Amino acid sequence: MYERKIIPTLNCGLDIIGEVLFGKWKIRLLWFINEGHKRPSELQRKIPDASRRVLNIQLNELERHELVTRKIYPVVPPKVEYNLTELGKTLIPVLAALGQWGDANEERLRDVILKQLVSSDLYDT
Amino acid sequence: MYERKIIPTLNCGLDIIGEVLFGKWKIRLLWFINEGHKRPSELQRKIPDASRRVLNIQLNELERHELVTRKIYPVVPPKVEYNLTELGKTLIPVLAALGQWGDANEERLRDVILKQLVSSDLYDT
DNA sequence: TCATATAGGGATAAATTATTCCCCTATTGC
DNA sequence: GCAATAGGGGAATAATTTATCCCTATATGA
Repeated sequence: MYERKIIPTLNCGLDIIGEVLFGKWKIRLLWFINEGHKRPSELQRKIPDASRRVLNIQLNELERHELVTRKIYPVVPPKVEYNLTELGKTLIPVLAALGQWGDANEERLRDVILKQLVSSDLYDT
Repeated sequence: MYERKIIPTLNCGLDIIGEVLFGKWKIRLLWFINEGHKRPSELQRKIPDASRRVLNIQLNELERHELVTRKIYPVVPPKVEYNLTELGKTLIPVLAALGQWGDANEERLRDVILKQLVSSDLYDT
């Protein structure tokens, strides 16, 4: 496992939440698990842009941060289920607020975000 | 400027907010600007762990995303002031909710976060 | 004259994150 | 036997983000 060289400062709540929620897919993982998509394969289907590998890694981190639990069923083929912990559940309203803000400003922001991404050459068509 | 090779999907509000709030210091920048620390040098003093360079870069991004405005006073030595836009202001309650969640769970999370950061070798002392 | 404050950008190195590819387990169905 | 399924991890590499270092400009004060 990769070992960090720069230790983050964790002075305030905002620092903490940064550590816990950063990672490209974590918010979505929590969200979908909360919606009932608990198995890794389901989550992969819900988030097809992410590779299987990263989802695993980020799920592991969420587990270490005690936001989700991982239950392994001793069956073949294997079955695994992720669930939100009590702590994880308390995060859902906050994520909902984030999502609502994003939804409310979706069109406007999609434009400015893409404008800075796409190279200007590709504009005139 | 660095040009992205992988274009993110922006399907839902959570994707959008991910793009807008990612960046190690962005949440804190917005927060401190809202608190009235508007000049770059003030912000640098409030966030000493970040290099001057990244703060500039992330402030530029916040400006492009229309969350802050940048006002330049034609004086010497130069004076610049950042302010939240109307859109930026609507984000503050959401950030407050994030911060509160982080504050409420600070001790517990600081432990699990650091536990996974510090290499196990350094543990037994 | 020289250091300081103020704002910012370029180039490059380092750190971090994410992607790709490949391998392993064991059972069921063909 | 072979493919598919379901979950997972190692290694190497690509992509992205941060950090470092250095340079510009001007007025002020020592």
